[in-house]
Amino acid sequence: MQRMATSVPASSSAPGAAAAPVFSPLYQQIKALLTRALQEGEWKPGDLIPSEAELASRFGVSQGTVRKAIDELAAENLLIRRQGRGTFVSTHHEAQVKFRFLRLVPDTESAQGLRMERDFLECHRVRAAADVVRLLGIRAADMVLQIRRILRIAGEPVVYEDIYLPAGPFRGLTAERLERYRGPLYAMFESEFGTRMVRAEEKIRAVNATPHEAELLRVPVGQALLSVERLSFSYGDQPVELRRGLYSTAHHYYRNELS
Amino acid sequence: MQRMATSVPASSSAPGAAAAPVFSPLYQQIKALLTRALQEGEWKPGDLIPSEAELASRFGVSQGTVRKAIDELAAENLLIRRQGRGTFVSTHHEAQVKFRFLRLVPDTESAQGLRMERDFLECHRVRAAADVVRLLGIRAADMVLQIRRILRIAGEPVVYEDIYLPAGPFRGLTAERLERYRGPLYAMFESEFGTRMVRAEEKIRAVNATPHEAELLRVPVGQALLSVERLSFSYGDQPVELRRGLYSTAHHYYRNELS
DNA sequence: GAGTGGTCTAGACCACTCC
DNA sequence: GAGTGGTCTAGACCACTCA
Repeated sequence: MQRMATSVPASSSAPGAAAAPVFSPLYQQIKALLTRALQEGEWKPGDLIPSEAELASRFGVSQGTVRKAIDELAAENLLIRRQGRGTFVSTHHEAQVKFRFLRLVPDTESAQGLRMERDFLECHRVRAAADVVRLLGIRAADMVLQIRRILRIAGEPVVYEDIYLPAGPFRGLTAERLERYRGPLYAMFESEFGTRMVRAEEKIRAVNATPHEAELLRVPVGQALLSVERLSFSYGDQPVELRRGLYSTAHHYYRNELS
Repeated sequence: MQRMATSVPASSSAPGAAAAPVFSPLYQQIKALLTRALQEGEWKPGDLIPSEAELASRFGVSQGTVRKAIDELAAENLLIRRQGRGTFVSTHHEAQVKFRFLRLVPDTESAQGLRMERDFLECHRVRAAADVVRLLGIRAADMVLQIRRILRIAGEPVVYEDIYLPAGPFRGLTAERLERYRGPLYAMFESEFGTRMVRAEEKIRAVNATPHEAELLRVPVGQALLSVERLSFSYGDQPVELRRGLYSTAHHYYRNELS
């Protein structure tokens, strides 16, 4: 494997513009190859990937170079290293990382044994609205699946979500299948539709509950609720899901770490 | 430098319990030494630290080992590497990372040139309430500085904050000094009180504005607001600041990345 | 005991910054 | 050109898992 150019040298006539990188390090090329293999399903979520030594000989580089590529993919939660066992493709099915994207935490530690129940209210095929089209990067005339559901924790409704998925990749997803499936939605998307959510961006606001929302979450009209708009991405930064959630923060809070 | 034990071997009589690590890698020991040097002020924020080669010979390890230690400190934003120049102690004074902990983003890109103005309403020395004592890890009878302020963006009040600091380390902090200082509070804490905020935890809820809060933020009574409780830590995971903020999310949102 | 990832080393060369 | 961090290599040994 040879070091290679990733882009032409930056024009030197644009003062102040950042110079484009001309060379990409070997380990970045390996990382890109591994990412593509993941994207194309060569290794499925939960699978053991080849050992570092084997990948090194396959790509014709040293083990250290493969190692650095895998290090970055592991830091991005695409792979998981397990000493003595090997490196695995990350999955939403593991107990530790279930609900990895849900940052709600109960106020009382006693409520940690979270029984989460789900009520699916709707699952329709609809024409995508303009903002959904824009955020999901689909065509204006495309159809999307719209799912509405409520999450209850210890019997109390805590989250109301409005979920949009491109109809194509999720063909065959019905209310009945949603009801039947046990486990997180992202685990289902992964094993039944081959779409793995890798990262997400959230925009959070505070909003007053409308009468309809108040009824669903069993709070007074006007009650302040967290509005969480989440755009989730699959491999290669492709947006795949838009989720608009309302969180009742009477007995839970949204936890975030800054560094 | 020798590899050394960090704890006794785990009792083998507790099945299911995670085995305590017996050895700590060399690079972790180096990392701890570097962290201590930062904590004790051997290198101040903004300073250039010794080169990898020099640190390697000082500690009697290879450059690669020092490198790995610095890599982790850089990932935690304690150090900043600059190719060709050296490795620097991270600071809140740099243009890029100003307001690193404030996740509010304006809805309209046109408002990016954010003129942020601050009104300091109060700065008192008070006896710490029970919850402040617990969160800051101070003694029950200790005094704290309580600062109240409002942040205005483009003239509009957007954030109301209630800040608690241990009185000891921040002796001499007055309303007048707050007014006079240009730049982020954390930059001031760093250069004038030798306390650098390294990471923080936030608990986010939605609350309805009280009449007093509504007046301060110029919103209707009952308006939904983001309540952001932030606990900030200095080197060595020491809690140093408690901040209770109310964010008006009419024209801004709280941005978060999940991975 | 075989195989895996984790650590550590020593040395070479490259890219970048500054004088 | 000197000095810095960044990449890449090859090899040794360690810690862990599993059969």
